[in-house]
Amino acid sequence: MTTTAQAEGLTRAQRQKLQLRADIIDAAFEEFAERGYHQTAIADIAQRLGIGHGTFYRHFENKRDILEHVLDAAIEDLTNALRDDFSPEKVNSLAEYKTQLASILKKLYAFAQSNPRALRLMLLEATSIDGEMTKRIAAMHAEGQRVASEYLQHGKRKGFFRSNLDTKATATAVVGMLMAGSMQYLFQPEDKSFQKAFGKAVIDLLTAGLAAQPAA
Amino acid sequence: MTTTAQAEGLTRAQRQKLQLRADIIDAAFEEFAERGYHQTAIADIAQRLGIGHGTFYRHFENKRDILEHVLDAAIEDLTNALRDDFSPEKVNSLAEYKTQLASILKKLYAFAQSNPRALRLMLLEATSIDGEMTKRIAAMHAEGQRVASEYLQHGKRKGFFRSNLDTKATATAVVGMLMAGSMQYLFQPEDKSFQKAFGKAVIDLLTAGLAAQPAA
Amino acid sequence: MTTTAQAEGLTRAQRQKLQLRADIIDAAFEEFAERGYHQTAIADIAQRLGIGHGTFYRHFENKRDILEHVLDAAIEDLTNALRDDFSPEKVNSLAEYKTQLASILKKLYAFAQSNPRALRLMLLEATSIDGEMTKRIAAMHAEGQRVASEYLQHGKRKGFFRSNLDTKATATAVVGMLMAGSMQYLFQPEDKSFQKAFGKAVIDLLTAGLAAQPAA
Amino acid sequence: MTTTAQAEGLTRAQRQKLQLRADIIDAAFEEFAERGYHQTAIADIAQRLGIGHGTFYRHFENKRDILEHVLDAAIEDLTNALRDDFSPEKVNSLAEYKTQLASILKKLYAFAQSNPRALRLMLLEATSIDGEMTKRIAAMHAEGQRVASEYLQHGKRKGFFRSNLDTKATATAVVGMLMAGSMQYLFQPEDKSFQKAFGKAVIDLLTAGLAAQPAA
DNA sequence: CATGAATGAGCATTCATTCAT
DNA sequence: CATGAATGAATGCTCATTCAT
Repeated sequence: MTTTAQAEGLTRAQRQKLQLRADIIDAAFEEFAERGYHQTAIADIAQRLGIGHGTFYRHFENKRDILEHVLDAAIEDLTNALRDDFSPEKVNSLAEYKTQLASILKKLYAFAQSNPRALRLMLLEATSIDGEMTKRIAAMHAEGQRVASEYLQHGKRKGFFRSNLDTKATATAVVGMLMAGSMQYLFQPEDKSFQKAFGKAVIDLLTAGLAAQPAA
Repeated sequence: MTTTAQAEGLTRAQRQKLQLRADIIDAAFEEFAERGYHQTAIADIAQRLGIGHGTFYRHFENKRDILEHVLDAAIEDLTNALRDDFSPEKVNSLAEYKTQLASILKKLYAFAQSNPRALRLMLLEATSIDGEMTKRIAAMHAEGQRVASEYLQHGKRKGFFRSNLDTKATATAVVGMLMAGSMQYLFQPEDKSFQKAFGKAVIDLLTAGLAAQPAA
Repeated sequence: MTTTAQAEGLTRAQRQKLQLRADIIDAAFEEFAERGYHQTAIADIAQRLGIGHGTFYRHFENKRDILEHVLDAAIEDLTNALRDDFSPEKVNSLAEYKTQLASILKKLYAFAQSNPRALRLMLLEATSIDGEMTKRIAAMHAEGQRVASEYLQHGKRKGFFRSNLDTKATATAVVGMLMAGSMQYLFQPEDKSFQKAFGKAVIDLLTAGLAAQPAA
Repeated sequence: MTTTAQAEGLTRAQRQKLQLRADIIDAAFEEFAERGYHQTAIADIAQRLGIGHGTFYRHFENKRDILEHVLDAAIEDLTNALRDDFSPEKVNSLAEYKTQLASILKKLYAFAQSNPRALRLMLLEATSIDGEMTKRIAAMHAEGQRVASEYLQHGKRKGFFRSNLDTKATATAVVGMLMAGSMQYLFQPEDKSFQKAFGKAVIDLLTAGLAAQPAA
């Protein structure tokens, strides 16, 4: 998590406060991911940090509030991890798309490795808190689909993707593949060979499945 | 749900008992899907049936226990809904695969329409109960992947799928697509046009993406 | 308190339930009067009865709820204690009014002696819970004033009270006297001679203060 | 409130400190009267003044302590508002008593109008803090009764009040009337016509009720 | 000396589970 | 065998008070 406070013209006290806030988010993140939201008591979070549990409430409204912040942080981390690569317009051929896709998969894989808890939170935990939270997850999916569809639209426009491609629906399918791969990582984090194979399989499936028909 | 008791050589009392048991599962299923597992009290389930909540404990060990049974029932329903179509060995060409895939998608869609709660339970709710439950979900995914990979292996053997196909990894991707579509259905159940488009997109993506290279 | 359950065509369980409910009201009443509402924890009430504190919540919504019931019971008790004597229309002369007043004072005194806690609750405790509760107390005062004013109106009509009597305003003053006497009882319950003197003083003050001018 | 510090030969710092102390009392007074003692947090008081809530503890021992001071100030204000008129020995006839009484009622009314919060604190709020505080309220009542009884004793001695007057008991009744009127003001501050009528009713009741028997 | 961050005792409330009827 | 009354562990949250800065 990149919740470390950016010290900028702040008093020491302010910096400490921000740091503690960030620490609480981190601790909550760990607890939520490890034990699950409902199984985690505020006291658990506080204890992990060695602070009084009243202190928690100086920084966050309530238990639900911090989940929001934890999830925000997780989503932000994921976004940051992938952002650099989101440049559909730079892709000019199927081969370039393949490279781009490989890069994204690599970044996602790196993120999963360094941040499996964020994945767990987003894929498994956050879906069952309440309607509002489920909507956030839906929005996250939607955002992923939006990005994916931009690639697809671009490729279609450029002509290296099928002209009959339904970009929106296909984007959903693409995001689903990535979700499935991420889940698989969570379920079997040790199976490196699968992880490698999965990346390749996705690339193959997409390049073949999206490609414009050979001139034939 | 197909939890109706199969009455066979049972006393009336035994049949009644089985029926009540099935009713409890149904009621729990409704409540869990509507309000979520953690938000549902045993008393809610009992009240929905008009029975005393002590009665619940004559049929199920505890709250966790019934979730298990509810999920089992849901998975069984899903399996039943799709089972007829699982016959990879009957597929002999890409065209037949396409037909088969369309049929599966149709069945899955019908299931989603008639049983969105089961979907919700499996995709959103059950992932955040505890480790054991998460394993069950993982196993469910695994089973889906196994079935999918059988199709892929068969097609590869028969030669109408790519020879370089990684059947296991690709199966994961395929199941991911279906998951994504199902989730999308939960998030936007009214968007019929998307649902139709999604089915088509998956079929197109897979037939193109899996097909053996044209002789060319 | 007269909260004992009236057993009538009830199952034993129902009677027990009503009895426990009444017991909880009594216990809460004792605690509230002794320690004050805010200083009383639900656990105190439960402990006094030797029941689990969860049991409390099977009978009352929340802490506020029982205060309501406790106060209702107290007001009902007071009303019952005084009701017999409320018959303004039977009073036909100043002498009869004097007798009637003496009777009311005696009943009030008896109530204070047998039920000082109810007095404490109404006069001291309930005024500082919240606006809604204060309104109830105001309504109680209003009711007392209404009754008092009926006597005054009747006496005025009959001609044994001053014709220039402002019945409403005077009723407020009369109720104030009784309040003051009741409070004094709470503050100095042992001072019997004062209590006696107070009754006499009120009677003297009112008979002289309300009487129609002697023909003179 | 007249809690403004009397600056006399004090350093600026000392004066400031006294001023802050007085401000805290005022703020606490407002909060206690508006929200009630138990519903008021120290932080509320501090926030109202724009000071840190730690600062509060440099001026007062604890929450209970300031209530004491707030109440003292309120009682002092009430005393000041009425003091000028407390001169029983100057009253030499029933007519003069009537005038005097009218004056006191007017002053009390003015106090109620300018300081309803003080009334609320004394009549409604302070009675339910704890035994010690209730004693203070009792003492306040006693003081009012003492003053009232002085008038009564004086009038009795002078001969314009009944010779059989129980001055102590009657004083309690008199104070009760004033309490009732004050409460009524709190409950219905807008009903000016009642307020006027109430004053008149009290005067009529007392002059008639206390007067020595006409020469008859 | 003012501040406000930290603290933890304290309390209301919920609910899974037990068991006497 | 169904029932629902009783239970108390568990937990979110508040706020008076302390004390390092």
